[in-house]
Amino acid sequence: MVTIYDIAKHSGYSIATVSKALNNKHVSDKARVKIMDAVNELHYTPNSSARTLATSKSWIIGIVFDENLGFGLAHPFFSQVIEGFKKHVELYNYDLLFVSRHMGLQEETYKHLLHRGVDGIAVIQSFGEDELRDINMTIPAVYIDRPTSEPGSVYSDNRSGSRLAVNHLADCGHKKIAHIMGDQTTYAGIQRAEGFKEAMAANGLEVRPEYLVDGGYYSQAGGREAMIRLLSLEDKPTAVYAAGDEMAIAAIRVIKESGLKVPEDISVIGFDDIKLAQHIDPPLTTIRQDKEMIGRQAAIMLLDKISHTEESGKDIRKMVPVTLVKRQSVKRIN
Amino acid sequence: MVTIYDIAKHSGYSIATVSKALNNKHVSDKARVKIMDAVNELHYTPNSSARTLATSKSWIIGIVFDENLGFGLAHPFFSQVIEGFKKHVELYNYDLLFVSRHMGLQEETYKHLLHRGVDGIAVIQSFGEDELRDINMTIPAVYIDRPTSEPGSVYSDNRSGSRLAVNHLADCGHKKIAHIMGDQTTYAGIQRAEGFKEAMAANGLEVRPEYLVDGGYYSQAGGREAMIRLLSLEDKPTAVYAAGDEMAIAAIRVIKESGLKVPEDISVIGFDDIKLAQHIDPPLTTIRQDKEMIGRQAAIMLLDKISHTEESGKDIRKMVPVTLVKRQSVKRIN
DNA sequence: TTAATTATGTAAAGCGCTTTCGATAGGAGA
DNA sequence: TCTCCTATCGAAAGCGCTTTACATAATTAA
Repeated sequence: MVTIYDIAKHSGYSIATVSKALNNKHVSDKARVKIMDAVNELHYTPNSSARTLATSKSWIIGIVFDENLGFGLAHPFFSQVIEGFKKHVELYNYDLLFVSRHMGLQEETYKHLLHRGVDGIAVIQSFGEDELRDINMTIPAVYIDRPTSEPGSVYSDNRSGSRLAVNHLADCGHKKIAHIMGDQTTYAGIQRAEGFKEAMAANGLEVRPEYLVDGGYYSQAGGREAMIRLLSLEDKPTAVYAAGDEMAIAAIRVIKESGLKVPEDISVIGFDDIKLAQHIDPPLTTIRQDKEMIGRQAAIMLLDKISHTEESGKDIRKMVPVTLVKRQSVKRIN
Repeated sequence: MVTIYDIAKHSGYSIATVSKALNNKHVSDKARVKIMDAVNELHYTPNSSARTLATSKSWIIGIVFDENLGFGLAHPFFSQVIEGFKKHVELYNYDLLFVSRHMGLQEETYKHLLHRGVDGIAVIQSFGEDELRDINMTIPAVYIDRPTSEPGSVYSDNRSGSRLAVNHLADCGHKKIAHIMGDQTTYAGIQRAEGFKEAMAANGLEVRPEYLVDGGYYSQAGGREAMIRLLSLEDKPTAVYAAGDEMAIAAIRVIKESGLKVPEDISVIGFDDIKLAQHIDPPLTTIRQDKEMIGRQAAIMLLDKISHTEESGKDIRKMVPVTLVKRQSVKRIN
């Protein structure tokens, strides 16, 4: 391995000067040129461990997400968020570290991140407690997809999303609207359900308890269960708003299997706008989350925290807007 | 930050002994207990930079993929491969580093990885030259989705995949079979096209030049173009085998738009088995790549290279099998 | 010409850890 | 009792880099 000493020797300057030249501190032009020549000639690359050790700055951001629930790298929503996040932070020369989880305990994960000396942490995990918090966290962090007790979180405007969905359904003449809720320990699930109730009230619509069913963790399996329950009702809804696209898709399938049609018999609207949404039959009307934007905002917020380490903006919670995308799973009725 | 010195002071032993205790070298039981007590009490976490500096072992594996073509974190195929890869390496306590690309040059990327001192590199990039190779690469690496001039690559058995596809089509009575090729600078694209020709020959079928169209980089846009070209032909094919699901999906859409039906008028078969495949109408018959397995095999191979640094098995190329999954986009004709 | 600045470069300490090699103490063997 | 091992621990060097504090050379001002 070629080190800064080699460069020093080769260029005739001391390692101190070499270091300065490499870090754009002031050295004479002559020195800079000679040093850079040596660098190129010897193919020198500084060692980041040594640098990190000396500066306590790693230029690494740790990513934590909960893989127990399948919210991993391959998750359609989170992977896009991360992508947006990455695109932004790499502009500032940060690399991303995905740490291994060793099953479970947040504390372990946090310790590991501490061990790695990351400059910041992005947590993508929509449910559960602020466990990292309790561990006396000192590393700047940002939470994605749910607010936290401490500043630094970005998430979609879930309530507005529900309002958009319900209003659209109401505009189309629907009165008997059901809601397949996302898991009620997740922030998004709670907010979407609350928003649903509010919007129903605002439209002068009744929310019947039997129309409020839990679809669990946004999976197709959960959506399936929920929709079956809904279809077993004597007085079926004419429209269902599912708190996630996967659930909506499963719901549509169940409806079709039962011999009914979407949207002729029952309208369905989802949440997320995953890629799949536009490809199913009928194309799914849904509330789009701006994943790219969520990632970017999270990145901006985290970088800000990292640089203004002293308690910058107090209570930063960034809500990113959602939009209604109309496709063909909702129909006007009279 | 609490360091090994704090533990030494607190436990009454020297840092050397503390280090040994921490690394499971032999120390007396008494010392071990006292030291561990101190570790727990002070919430000590070793600093990985310091450790890496001293041992030149980082426990980090760098991931490189080409984001220019959209093969990023959110890519349905690669993200699953990485997930499989990650699941395996984390068993051995490696973390994954996604480095920022700074646009283009492989050399930059490699230098950056060198700078980071990663223990190994996984390259996910199916086209272009073995650029990393030329840079006098010394870090163990494994290539995913294409073979390389040096040992260490894992990829699907693309030729067999084509054979599976063509045989299935032929078995169903199709004779006029077209192939929407993947980009012919990618290994997979080339192999699938070759396999197609071979299998056609093996079935005594003619491969007409006008039935061989390039779909580009596996995108829907490319598939769309290609299919339009095919439909403009006087004598249309009765079946088309697309080298990627996205292209197949686009093809189906084009066919439907033209007023024809899938599979009644034209059968379509894809390659990959992305999640979308089962949700479109009709559900897509396709060749499934075992992404999880590809990732795992790559991980196994890389870890092996890392430990047996001395040129272990010479020419390791692992081909993972593909399977035909029959759904409803292919129909028997007479 | 001389004193006062300023520009430029370097020695040395320190970041937190591992590891070699030697020191010491206690126990075994004779 | 004395010598020789063994077991256990620690001093110190070193990993590659940054940074402070200072020395020296080059300029400028007077």
